[in-house]
Amino acid sequence: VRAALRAPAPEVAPRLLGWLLRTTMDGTVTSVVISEVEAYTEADPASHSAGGPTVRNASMFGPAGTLYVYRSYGIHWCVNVVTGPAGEGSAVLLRAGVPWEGREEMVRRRGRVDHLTDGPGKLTQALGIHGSHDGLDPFDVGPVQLIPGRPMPARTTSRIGISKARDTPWRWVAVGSVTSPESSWSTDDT
DNA sequence: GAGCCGATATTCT
DNA sequence: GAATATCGGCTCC
Repeated sequence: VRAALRAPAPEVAPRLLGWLLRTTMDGTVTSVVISEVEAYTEADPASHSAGGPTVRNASMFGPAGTLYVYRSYGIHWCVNVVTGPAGEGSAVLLRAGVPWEGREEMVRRRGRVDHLTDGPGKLTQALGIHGSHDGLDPFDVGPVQLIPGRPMPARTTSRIGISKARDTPWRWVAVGSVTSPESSWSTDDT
């Protein structure tokens, strides 16, 4: 499984669509089927790793699979899955998912019943992911787990929310409609 | 639906 | 001091 993440970020990104991201907090399980991702590499001027390792992005240079969680706009948390060999700062940002397990808990954490996981900051809030999960291994026993799913059809788009390298088409959105992580589907977002 | 704006941690100038 | 891998509430179609 981990070997599938050792490839370059733009190659790994679409593979993550359809995978399950699951958290267990105080015995409460919540999960989403990943439906939107974005790739970032060290050579990419829009990437946090572009300027080399810093205190904040250190985990982005860890081994493939490592979780890189950072604070965005001082308010939200965003989660990435590190790709490539250790020492290389590339990762895939998990932008959105479809609520799977523990929907009620997500509603409680989000304080609303709609738009639960259709954005990177919303996704982490719904799943209870935050700074203390930075650097964790989601394939080891722990609060955050990454579970492979069935490959899903995706459409490629340019990235959003950034000002540099905007035209690089490194954003993937799952296409279809979800019934289970084992079937095929997709978009509850734009 | 689109567009504006404020909240605010971390990094860089 | 400015920019940022965002969100939610607001206005105005």
